[in-house]
Amino acid sequence: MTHRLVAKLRNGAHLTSEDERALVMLAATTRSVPAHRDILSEGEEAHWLPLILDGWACRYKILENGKRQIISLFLPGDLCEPFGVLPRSSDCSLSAITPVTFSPVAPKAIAVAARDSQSLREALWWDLLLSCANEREHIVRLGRKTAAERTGHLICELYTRLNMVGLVHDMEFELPLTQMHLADMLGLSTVHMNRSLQDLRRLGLVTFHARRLRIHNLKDLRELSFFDGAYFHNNGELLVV
Amino acid sequence: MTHRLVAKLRNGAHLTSEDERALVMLAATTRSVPAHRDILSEGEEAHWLPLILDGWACRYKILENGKRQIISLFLPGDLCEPFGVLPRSSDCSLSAITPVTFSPVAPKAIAVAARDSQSLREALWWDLLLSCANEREHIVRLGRKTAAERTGHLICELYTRLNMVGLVHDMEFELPLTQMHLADMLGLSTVHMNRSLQDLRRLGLVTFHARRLRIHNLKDLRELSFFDGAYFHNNGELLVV
DNA sequence: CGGTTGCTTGAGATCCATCAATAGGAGTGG
DNA sequence: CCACTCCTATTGATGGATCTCAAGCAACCG
Repeated sequence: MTHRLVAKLRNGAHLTSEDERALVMLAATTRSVPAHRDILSEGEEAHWLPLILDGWACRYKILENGKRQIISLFLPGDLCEPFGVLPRSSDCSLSAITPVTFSPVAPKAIAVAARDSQSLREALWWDLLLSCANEREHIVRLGRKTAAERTGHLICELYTRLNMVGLVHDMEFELPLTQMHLADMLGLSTVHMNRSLQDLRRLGLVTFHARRLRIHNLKDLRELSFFDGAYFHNNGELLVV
Repeated sequence: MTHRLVAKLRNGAHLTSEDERALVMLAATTRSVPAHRDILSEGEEAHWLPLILDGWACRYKILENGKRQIISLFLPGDLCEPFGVLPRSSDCSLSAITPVTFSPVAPKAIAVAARDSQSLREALWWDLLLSCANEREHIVRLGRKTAAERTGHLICELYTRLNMVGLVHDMEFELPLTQMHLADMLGLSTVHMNRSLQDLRRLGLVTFHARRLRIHNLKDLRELSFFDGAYFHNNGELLVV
């Protein structure tokens, strides 16, 4: 249970037991923040990389007219920045959605670990590519999909990502987002977000209640939302349980 | 003139003359593709990283319903993939918009160069962060901006990026995109793309004719489109000529 | 309890897509 | 040099998707 990051990396890379020990060491110290609190604020200089151990976080940006766009979601096991990054001022904020436990990882430490092990280095690059691929899918979602398609596609993505770290059981998982979060992620108003979720429910595809989301028909959901899953590069195929 | 990549990296990092020589060496061999030809197709396995020397390219994805979304644009001096990447199957296509000259860079070679020079490594990471930041801005653009705002914001971004590599003169630059390219980039129909450009022209902000774009009022254009430019991390400020 | 937050619904307005038609240019072949 | 054909840009008209405004309701919490 402890190390979601290890579980995630196993989906796309081969880790030696030393690699896994090194990763566990990197996450030795932990911090906690309550829900709705920023972990890193825009313009702030960070001296460490956040590794999410528990809870959900997001990166977002607020426009001068007050509109908010969530750029990416971070789940347990996610590194919130590229692993090789130098400290710098961040161009957007990182915020806890639920109460979050994370490790502040020293960039030096991870750089040394990556230098000393080729397999670990490859695993970290694979993870970085996966984050980039997720953001690219997000672009396609926002640019060329309808509200219902966006919603279905995001649910498929979250299902796949949570599955990689063992957080899906019986096609059901914890989804601690309000409809406002979903709307700000998918570029919709909360009103229309609500109606899009109803559409998916009326089609018998998903139900979402009391912070839990259940997928009733993954195949149709994927077809409706043009979700491919190949971009996960996890040895070729989408993980299903 | 020859090495746009060097010019670009100088905006955010410090290169030694050895670093610059190493970069020039990496780009020793070149290839050319005509306009509208794929450089890398979806699913194909690449054994090298494309470095654009001349011309414009883009990464795009086509949905099953035929809609196309352009995910990112690549200008002279741009590396089209993260520099530390292992060969893998690409999840989207890379296509030449104009005739393109590029260097197929061996991942090994760039890894060795990055390992041997800290300053070069930092420069390459800075470049990677910049690409990621551009994609994040693209997400905000598509999710929370109107058609005219998107258009203005993209123009500001292209102005800044081209300026970094010396391709802007007198607030004017070559923009070899059709309105269909712009529409597929900005998630709009070609008809509405056309009207949005007219809006900007009517406001006296830009003119776009015969593949050349001229900015008449950068300040107002930036305000209209909420373009900040801080995400370029180029020593703090937007470069103006 | 009253206050807050999140969800839901209705009605009207707005932005943008789609359909359809025209016009200009660039290239091509006769 | 002309006729022809693409491709791109442009314009008008109409419809649809989504936003905004407004109100009501349920759950939670001090």
